[in-house]
Amino acid sequence: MSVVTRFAPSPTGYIHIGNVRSAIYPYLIARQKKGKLILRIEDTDRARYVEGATELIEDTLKWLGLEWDEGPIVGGPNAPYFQSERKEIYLEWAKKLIDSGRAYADPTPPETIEAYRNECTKNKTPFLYRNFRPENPPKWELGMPLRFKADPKDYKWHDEVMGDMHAGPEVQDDIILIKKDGYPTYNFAHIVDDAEMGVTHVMRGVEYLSSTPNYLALYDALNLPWPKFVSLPHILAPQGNKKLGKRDGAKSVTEYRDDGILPEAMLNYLACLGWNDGTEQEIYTKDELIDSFSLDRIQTSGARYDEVKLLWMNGQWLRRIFDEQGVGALYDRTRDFWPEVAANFDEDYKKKVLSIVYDRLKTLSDLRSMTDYFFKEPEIDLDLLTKNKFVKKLSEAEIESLLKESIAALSSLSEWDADHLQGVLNGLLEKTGKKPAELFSLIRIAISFAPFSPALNLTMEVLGRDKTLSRLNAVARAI
RNA sequence: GGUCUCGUAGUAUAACGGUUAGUACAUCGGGUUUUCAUCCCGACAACGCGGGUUCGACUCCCGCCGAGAUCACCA
Repeated sequence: MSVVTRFAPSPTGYIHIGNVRSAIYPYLIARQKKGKLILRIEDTDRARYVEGATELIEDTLKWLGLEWDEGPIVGGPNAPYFQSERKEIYLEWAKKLIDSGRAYADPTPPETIEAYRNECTKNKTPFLYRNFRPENPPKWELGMPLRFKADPKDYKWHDEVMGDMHAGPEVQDDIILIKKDGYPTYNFAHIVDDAEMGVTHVMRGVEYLSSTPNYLALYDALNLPWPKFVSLPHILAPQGNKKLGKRDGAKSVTEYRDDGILPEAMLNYLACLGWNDGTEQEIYTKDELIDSFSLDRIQTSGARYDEVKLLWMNGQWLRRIFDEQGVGALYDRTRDFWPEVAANFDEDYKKKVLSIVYDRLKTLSDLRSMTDYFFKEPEIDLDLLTKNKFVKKLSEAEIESLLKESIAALSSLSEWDADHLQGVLNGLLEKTGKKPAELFSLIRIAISFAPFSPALNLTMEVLGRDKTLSRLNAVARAI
């Protein structure tokens, strides 16, 4: 039997790191088993519907490289993929239940139900609607809530992550199938859709674990086979033990994209949060994840989201792309991340800059703050010089003469490249008798006025003879 | 309150009855002719508690404690 998984978000806003994992795992398992991933939009709650949310979801999935085989945009044999467009289908299935006596119209006003519920909480007993089931419900018609008629019993089932499960009758109730507004509830719609679409693995957050017995009863009443259940533990917020949500400031996945996180790193980090293959590998490509992923190694407990590790992983990916695919490949990812002043510089120059700064980037957006001085004349800030822990050991006169000697030596250099520059630098060291820390700090600051920068010879090579010398001269004059 | 789930260093995890409890991030120290970073080396740091079972328990069983989920005409 071929595997069909699905990601079924409701369009109520952006996707954040707390909930993308329920897209990643279904994707991985679908690809590994050469099956299908369906994207289905669960938009039956009109009150919570957010305009544009579907597009946001699609963007997120595309950015992460999680292509879906059926769903919005791509279509498929089970269209439509928006639940709001499938009302007739749910009605048809609901009729079967009514005909077999397993569903009935609920005439109880919400206030009355609320009163029942309050009474139960007061008595510290669980509230079960079926205990208040009306004896002679009216004939159901659109505009009334339709309830399932539960036939509570013991259920045993297997969860691919949590293991063997069982539940007694006490958790099964007459759940609402169709709401007053004619839309189905999640509880009913997802079962119908999963069955119609041939979904084999129902993968979702653990919060659905406790309602599974109700679903089981529904599958049975509908004469449908049970799919495989896969409960995904929560991702926990950095503080506390609650699942990560928007309230905790969970950023949208696309926000990370805009902050310069690579999709490879994001996917890698998220996939490995709460899952591992038993080896000590940390960095996985998408293909490697597809190969080694397995449901039974998904963690059963929640995992805390750790942005620091994400950042580390992003750095690993940045370097990996540079090392394996070259500057060009990394440069292609950086287009939106250069400082504004870089706009007028050509690609070649920016590639050179990139190739000497890339190994100190944590995110692509670090480029903005780290590379200014390659594109505009730095403001001379003598404090930076005099307060530097090495340069401050030198007197003003020494600084002036060191600068002059450096200018003289560099001016006469014919081959302006990293190797020859290093040669000059070494000669200067010997001639002046200064420590590298003193001389190099001085020159470094004089040409960049940045808190840190790449190796001196590389910086000078990229900057070029003219800029290097004119900056040194400017500082010499300013002293 | 009922039901269910979970519990290894600060964090993410390995171990599937016998190891000095491994790895990664973080932290701290050191090295690579300046800085920042990379890279390399090193250090610190964990089996929630209590009972069993066993020659031997992180691993199996029970109890406790702690944390979480759920009990909507939300998904």
